[in-house]
Amino acid sequence: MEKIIPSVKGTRDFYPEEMAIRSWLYRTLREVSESFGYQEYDGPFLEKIDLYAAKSGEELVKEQAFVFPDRGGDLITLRPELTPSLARMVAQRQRQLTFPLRWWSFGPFWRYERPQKGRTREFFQWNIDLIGANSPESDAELVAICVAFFKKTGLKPDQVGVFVNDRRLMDAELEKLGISDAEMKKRVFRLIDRRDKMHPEDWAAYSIEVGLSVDQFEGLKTILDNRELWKNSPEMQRFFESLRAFGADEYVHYNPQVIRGLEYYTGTVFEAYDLGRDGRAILGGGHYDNLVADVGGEPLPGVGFAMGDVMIGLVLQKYGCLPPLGTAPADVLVTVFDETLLVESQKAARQFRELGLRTIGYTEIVRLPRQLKFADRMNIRFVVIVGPDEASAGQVTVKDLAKGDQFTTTIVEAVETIKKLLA
RNA sequence: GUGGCUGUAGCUCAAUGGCAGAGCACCUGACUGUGGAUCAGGUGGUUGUGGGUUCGACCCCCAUCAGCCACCCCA
Repeated sequence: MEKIIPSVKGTRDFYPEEMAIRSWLYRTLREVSESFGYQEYDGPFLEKIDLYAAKSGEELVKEQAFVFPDRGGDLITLRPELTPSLARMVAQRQRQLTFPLRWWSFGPFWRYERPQKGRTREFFQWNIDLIGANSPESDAELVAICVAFFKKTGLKPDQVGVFVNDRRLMDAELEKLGISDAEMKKRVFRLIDRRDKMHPEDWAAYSIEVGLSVDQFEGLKTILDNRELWKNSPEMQRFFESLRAFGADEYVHYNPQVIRGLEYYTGTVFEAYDLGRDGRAILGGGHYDNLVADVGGEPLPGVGFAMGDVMIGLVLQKYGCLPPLGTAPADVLVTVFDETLLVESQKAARQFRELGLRTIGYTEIVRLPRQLKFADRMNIRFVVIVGPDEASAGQVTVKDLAKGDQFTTTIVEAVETIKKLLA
């Protein structure tokens, strides 16, 4: 056997089983997105590197993007995220579009990272944004969409949760501690982000490194341990009230430690987690003040989030929320009795198809047991046999592999019976 | 980018440095107009790749590639 050329590191082959899951996920995301009136869009998979130079984290482009020169010498990037493309698309038609804009997308992205559990180099991502909106209720809508997705897939509030915070609130609270310098705030946000990942002593040491006084450090801990902090924020109060109206509050929790790395978030920020012991982040998003800031154009606030297909796939599998696998490609298999009846079988298969049943006609002349075994393996429930007796009588024999019984009748009647049995 | 674990039949895995095996799957038959079950027989391997040590390497050493895991980062 020839040596098989291996696939590119961090990519996945989608065999029919996996493809069925991917399609199911796409369908589900579409249903959820469209139920809130969002429109599907997409950008190019290839972009010039300049698009990401200004925006995004520096690391995302420099360390994590697939970049290569095209034949003309331009540096081309396999898109590592969608937001910059979205910003351009919106900016280009800022005067023509009707705001607020509700857009969603599901497509492939690439990041040159070391593959591990829940992370590949080629992955799909659900992006959904509400652009040109600036209220806590808009923010709540996005969280509600996320919750609607959880509900639709059967994930329960004790399995997954959305944790919410507000950067404006945190800004105000840090001000109270005498932390007002912008650079300092950035470092403190980073410190907050690291809390759960470090030992308490190391984290305390890190706080000194960041430049916090002992009093400020104690104050910060008090803030981070206060699950009622949101009550200090009129926006958060409206947000949670709205969430109740959306019927999504069961899944949503306030958590002052949610900050998020991306710098462009300016208000509400949220992250969804698997609540299990080894739980990891499923999706993240938040409110931004100006989507098109770096592209020019009018200030345009909005809110959105992104969810990768790999992590959510693992979570859905873990909680048994994936659709059943091994679904049959056809309802009927029309077998070939022998060479002389091959054409009869093909004609029969065509009639089954025309009468609305998904039908495979066997195209090889092999022994009957083998064809039955094929049907069994493929999970095809009904096997049609056109033998000499049937052919001369203008009938077919239909065997129901699920029940084990069989009957002989005309094709029209057979189709009716099969449809009843499938219903 | 850093560290750890693992690579043996299509799959899941065995094999003190001394003949490379099992289960499942596959093929054939028992069963010439009927799948699953059972029984009998059979096919299947450059032990990831390249070096080294040794009389002898799946086993020990080095390198490399891949997968997994943890960091890092994030979705």
